[in-house]
Amino acid sequence: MEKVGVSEKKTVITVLTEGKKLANELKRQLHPTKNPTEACDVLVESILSSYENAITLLALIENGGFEPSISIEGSPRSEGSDHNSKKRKTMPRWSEHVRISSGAGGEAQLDDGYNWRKYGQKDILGATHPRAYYRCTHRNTQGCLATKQVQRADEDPTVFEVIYRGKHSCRQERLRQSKERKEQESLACSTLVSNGPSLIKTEKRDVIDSKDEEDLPSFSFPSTPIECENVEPQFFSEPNRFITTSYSPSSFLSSATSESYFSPSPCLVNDFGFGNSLQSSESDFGEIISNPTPITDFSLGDLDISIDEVDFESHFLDEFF
DNA sequence: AGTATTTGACCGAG
DNA sequence: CTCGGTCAAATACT
Repeated sequence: MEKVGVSEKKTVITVLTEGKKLANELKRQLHPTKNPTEACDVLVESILSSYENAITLLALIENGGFEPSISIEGSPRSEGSDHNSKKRKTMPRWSEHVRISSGAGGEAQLDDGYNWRKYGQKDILGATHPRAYYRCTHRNTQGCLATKQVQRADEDPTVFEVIYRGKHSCRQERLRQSKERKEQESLACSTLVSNGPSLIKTEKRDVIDSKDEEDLPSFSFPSTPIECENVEPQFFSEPNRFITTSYSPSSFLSSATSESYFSPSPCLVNDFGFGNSLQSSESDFGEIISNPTPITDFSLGDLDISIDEVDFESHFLDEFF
């Protein structure tokens, strides 16, 4: 395992960024005019995700920041924490407000389709309810860096604010995404429209932190929340959702000086609902349980794609770590 | 047995 | 110093 020169890594970042730009262009060409085939859509998303993962990892290395928790035994705390804080700053963040009405069964269903593992909880100053910290279950096995924070709103106990950080790069979740995407399209008509579901998601999406130069060329950072209109079509297949997007570029403008990396495209990790693992850590909504809606099985043509990505990832990791 | 959660300690940022 | 985020040992769960 040789060391990779700094300039080489920069070159790789540049190349990958360019490739990502092209893939985005392809995406734009495909979707507005006609309905591209599902496979094409998924393919493009996968390409973009691959680029983002690679760029993110390289950028973290470039900053001296990536600590692969994969198969690491006794990494000293003093080092790890430092890296993690650096990493945190560069991660895209966005939040959602999720409203739950404990319905007929007194049981609210919360599930965003991802496997989260709780790793901490803190009392937050000025907030009546503690904040819970979750990371992706596949962090150690697949190096997935996605995390989220969940905190109950002070006033309205039925509203939770969920702050997401980082995109899921784990294979399992990507499969789940494409599955759910299809599922939603069918379920949106049947379930959501007619019947009052036990889970009312008044969902708001704020991109707190992001860097997005090339994905949306005509897009300049607005200072006020805007409708998410030029991003992803599948957002609009969910009629009961209220989604707002806002960018606050300040944090990365100060920190990410040279390389461009990580365009968030938060829609890729579309449909974060709510934490499935939110179970009575602290009494409040103890009955909030994961209950992933059973899904009719679609045969997935994108399976191979995701697997390829995993191969790519492991090779990548082998190469650099 | 393995896996997930709890919870106080630890650490960096401000 | 305080505060927010994370770690990790102990504990609970399956």
